[in-house]
Amino acid sequence: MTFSEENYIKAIYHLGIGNEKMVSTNAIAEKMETKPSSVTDMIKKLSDKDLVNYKKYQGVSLTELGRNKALSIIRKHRLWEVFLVDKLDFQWDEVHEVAEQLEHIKSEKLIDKLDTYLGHPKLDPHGDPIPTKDGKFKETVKLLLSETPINSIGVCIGVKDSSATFLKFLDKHKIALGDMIKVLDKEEFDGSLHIQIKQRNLLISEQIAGNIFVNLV
Amino acid sequence: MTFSEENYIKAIYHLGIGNEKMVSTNAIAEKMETKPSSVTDMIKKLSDKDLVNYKKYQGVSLTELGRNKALSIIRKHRLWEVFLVDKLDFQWDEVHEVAEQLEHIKSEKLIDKLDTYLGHPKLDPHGDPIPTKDGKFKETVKLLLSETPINSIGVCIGVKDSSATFLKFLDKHKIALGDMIKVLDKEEFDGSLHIQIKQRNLLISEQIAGNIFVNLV
DNA sequence: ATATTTTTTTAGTTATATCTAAATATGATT
DNA sequence: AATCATATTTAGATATAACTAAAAAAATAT
Repeated sequence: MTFSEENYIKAIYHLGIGNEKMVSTNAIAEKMETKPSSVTDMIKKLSDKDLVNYKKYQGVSLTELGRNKALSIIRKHRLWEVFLVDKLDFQWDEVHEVAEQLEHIKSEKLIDKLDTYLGHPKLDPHGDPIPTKDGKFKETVKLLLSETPINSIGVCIGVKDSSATFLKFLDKHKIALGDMIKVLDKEEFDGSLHIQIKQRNLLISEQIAGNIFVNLV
Repeated sequence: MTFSEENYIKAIYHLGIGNEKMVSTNAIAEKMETKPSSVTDMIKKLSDKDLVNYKKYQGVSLTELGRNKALSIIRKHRLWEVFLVDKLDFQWDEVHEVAEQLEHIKSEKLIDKLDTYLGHPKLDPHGDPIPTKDGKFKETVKLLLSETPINSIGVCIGVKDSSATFLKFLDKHKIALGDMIKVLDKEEFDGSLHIQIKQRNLLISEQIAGNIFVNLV
């Protein structure tokens, strides 16, 4: 598979949210930042290779083979993201572009060893689940801390606002990626949240809570 | 620069041993496993981009710009090799193919951080020097242990025979990559070498010594 | 039900990187 | 110096992946 084919398969996967949903030519064109006519050409090739189901004017969906390929690429992408953040000290918001390139490296041994080296992570730095080698992964519920029900516990998996100011705020209050956060109470008055993090109790504004993503556990 | 252009620049560098030596079209074709006519086409493009000096029928050499590009690619290749061996536990002889892909990843930040992460290594797993960011590197004298003069000291940087049997032998006698080896004496009779390694004295056959590469220090 | 708009496809073109076959230049041999 | 062999280049063709412009199908509106 060429880089281009892999990128199309990935785009179709994301647009169809994995399942068998039909994806339109225009939607793919927009996502790939290309023209619909180019998409039609590529779809035909992918169809010849049995990676997508295609009937003229009816949109496309991934075949079983296509879905597996997509998951394999997504696995690689997310493992590399973990590597960049955990080992090379990249910021969460800097990794995407580089991972877009690394995901196309072809070596099963490499990705197996990388997975082991990273300790078989389940989530990438943005809190998205990493498929296993055989294409399975736990769908997680990712939501904003401000939307998290009282008494539930979430793992901090990312931010919406990644400005230096906000990151500095988080650093100051020792809120970091991977931290367990329990929502204790919500103020009626202004939506402020009482949270528990690392045995500490903290009161944060609704605006702060609205910029922190968590995975429910 | 495309992958293909980068591979040509690298091939020309290696064939010209870095310096201004003229490299023939046929030599490049052989190294790249392609046809001379394809090489001519590519050379013209590289010449237009000021990466090579080219006069019809006279061969090519790298320009200053081309040389810098070549060194940058080689730097990336060798740093990735170190990563694969040191961090991911690849064998010395398994890394080349994967590094051939990784060397084309475009991100200066990535390679800087990788370099730091690896501790700014000077040599790759095969004992070849890693150029610095500004394109400088120490040329080292790489030779077989069997050819190393008496009383000189070398760092073990690779093996000629990478069979399981031989690697097992090295393991058993605790001879590893990076070890300092001093040649104490050579037996007239059969060429056996008395060596000193990690405060231990060892007698190894000429055949063993002929399969270990060292860098003189 | 027909007309209009939108979506999708087809047909023809371009750029990259390759190839084969033919032509031309260089270097070696007589 | 002319001939031959080798090396190199040119010309023309192919596959990939993109594009534009025009045609055709589907969806929407009148």
